[in-house]
Amino acid sequence: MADSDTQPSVDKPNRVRTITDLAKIAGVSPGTVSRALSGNSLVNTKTREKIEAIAREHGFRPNQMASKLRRQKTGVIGVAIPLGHDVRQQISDTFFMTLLGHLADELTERGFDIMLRRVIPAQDEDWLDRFIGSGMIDGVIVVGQSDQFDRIEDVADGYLPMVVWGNHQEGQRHCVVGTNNRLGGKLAAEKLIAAGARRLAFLGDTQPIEFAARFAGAKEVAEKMGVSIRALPTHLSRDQTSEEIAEHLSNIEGEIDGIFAATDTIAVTCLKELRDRNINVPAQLKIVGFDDLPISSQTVPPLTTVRQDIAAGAKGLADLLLRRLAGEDTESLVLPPHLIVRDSA
Amino acid sequence: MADSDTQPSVDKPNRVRTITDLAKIAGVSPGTVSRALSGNSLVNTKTREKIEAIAREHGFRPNQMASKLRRQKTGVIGVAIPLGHDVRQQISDTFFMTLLGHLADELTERGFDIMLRRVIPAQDEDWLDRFIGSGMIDGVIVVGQSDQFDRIEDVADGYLPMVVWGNHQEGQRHCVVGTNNRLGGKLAAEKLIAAGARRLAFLGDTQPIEFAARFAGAKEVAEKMGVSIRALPTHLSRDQTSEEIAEHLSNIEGEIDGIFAATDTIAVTCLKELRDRNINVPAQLKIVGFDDLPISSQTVPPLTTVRQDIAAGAKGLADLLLRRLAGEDTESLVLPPHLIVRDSA
DNA sequence: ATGAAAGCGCTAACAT
DNA sequence: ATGTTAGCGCTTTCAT
Repeated sequence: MADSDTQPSVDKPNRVRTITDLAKIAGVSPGTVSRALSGNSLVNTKTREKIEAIAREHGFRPNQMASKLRRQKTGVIGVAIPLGHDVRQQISDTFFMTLLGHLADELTERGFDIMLRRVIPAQDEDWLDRFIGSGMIDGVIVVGQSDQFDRIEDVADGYLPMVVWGNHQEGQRHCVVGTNNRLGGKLAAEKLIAAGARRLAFLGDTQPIEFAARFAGAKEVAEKMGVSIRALPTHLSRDQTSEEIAEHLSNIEGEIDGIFAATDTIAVTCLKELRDRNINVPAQLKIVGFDDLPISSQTVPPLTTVRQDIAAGAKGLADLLLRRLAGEDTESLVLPPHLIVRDSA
Repeated sequence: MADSDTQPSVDKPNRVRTITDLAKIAGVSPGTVSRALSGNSLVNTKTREKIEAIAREHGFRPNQMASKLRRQKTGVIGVAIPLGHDVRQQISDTFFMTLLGHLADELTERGFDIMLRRVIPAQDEDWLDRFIGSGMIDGVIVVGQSDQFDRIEDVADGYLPMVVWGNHQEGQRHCVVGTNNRLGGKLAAEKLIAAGARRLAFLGDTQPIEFAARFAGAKEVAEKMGVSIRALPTHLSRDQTSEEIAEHLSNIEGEIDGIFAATDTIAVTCLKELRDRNINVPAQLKIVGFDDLPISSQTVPPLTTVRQDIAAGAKGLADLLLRRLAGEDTESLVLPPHLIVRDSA
């Protein structure tokens, strides 16, 4: 008798999938539903409440894909982690993971979602263009320059909403957030020397520019102070590191009295190897790390290290990206490192 | 004279943004371009090459939003990390971050992107429905049940493509991947007892069901062997943990000779505190951890612990989710824990 | 305050 | 092998 479409409470209400379905039930137009649900414009309070009630009842959510397509905004920030040198390393590296965690906090707080993409540049030439051009993200944060400095530079000219975690080079074009690695390296070397070391070594890969800068800073101080310093290269995947460090230690037995480790992870492994050889830290050998990871205060002896403020870094990345999203061309942000003195030097 | 739209090589080629722009230039229809670019159907090789060339020349990428809207698939897996108990903890917790890293590897390899969402259930009642209903993801992996067991159960009935990392309960409805925590707890207690401990303590929060299960397993063994065991609760954020552990240690001085720590992170902190009090491990006090994080082999003494196979867990999560995406209703996957004997017990 | 209508850019029948 | 057409579900002028 009555119209069969307008019954509000059938046992199995036909699923409300679209804003149009809902509009039909509410007896209004799709436009009104859209407005009501986005809370945006001036919809009659009664109408809005009615629409909201129906939406709740049916568990309806507007399709984001359609919305984003129409509005040409995604509300998603891409986070790319390029694994340049060593495929196995960075994604499970504590430092990057911690940074990512903080980044997730910051961006979530600002209402953005995160699209995580692990990239292996060697296997995928134009990972960055593809990510940016995918139409799925409003902006991108690149975590770690790896060996992709040039590629990032290329993109930076034509694409504003990108911020990179990494090292700052004089005159670079992309916006970067990172610790002053060179200064950090200086701090480390100064501390080692002040503690009495005279024959230094830098333990770690010197290829990545962050690490290169740390080494350069240490070297500058060492040379100024008339102290020797050499590089003892390691790779980054954990399994190898132990052996490599062991080998280095055998080779330099007695020739070295101070080690500046490129990262705390390396320092911790080194500490373990030294212990196994009964070399006393800091009496026989002093050691300074970099990062100040949570473990570093728990080692034996507790590690003297150069602290990177990861939380501040994440906040900086998020802040700058949002400003760039708004059209501003921001400067890079270089954070000061802090020497944390514990017992290893 | 000639049509002014068809010039192939003007100096500043008007930006090719859509498949239709490209079609116009190539002198074909949008449909053909779509087919050519998706490499899918049988397009004339010449035509395809021409289209690909133009696309490359103009740096054109099809808009993903539009494509996904049309195809009703996103190629994105949502990864939700509920922070139930302690807002500051889990996202920077090494264990979860490592799992996330492996998950990123697995899903990327299978051609999916990851949408990361950090959720604080206390502040957002229906986080899970919202995530699923957002239309932005094809399926969801929930990393950690936290205190959201019931909410997850509710959703599981109506939503197939969901897999959860966590503990398996008899008769639960959602598909879970995780370590057999109870068995892990047994292993730990057995080891402590075999090493000579007779007065045990479980160090850690017993609220989260994973931890509760570990404790229950240990308790079962202890009772069977006529050995005492008590719980020493801690919270999860790192700053507090140290103090809490210190307090516990003061209180139980001499009353305890074996500690089963809920996680390696707790165990490492405990080891440090014990060292500060000159309590010898394992002579005076034995300790067993849980997880087998990378640090655990580097502590002094190296930590005896119950290993969770994180990589296998990540693979399991990805595998099961893909099968569910294909419509299959999969069983849960319970992974066996492994006792790793080092020097702390 | 609401409705009508025109797309956002792409894909997949259905034709040819 | 390619063109034509009709949407995917939403938002936003432009009317009223």
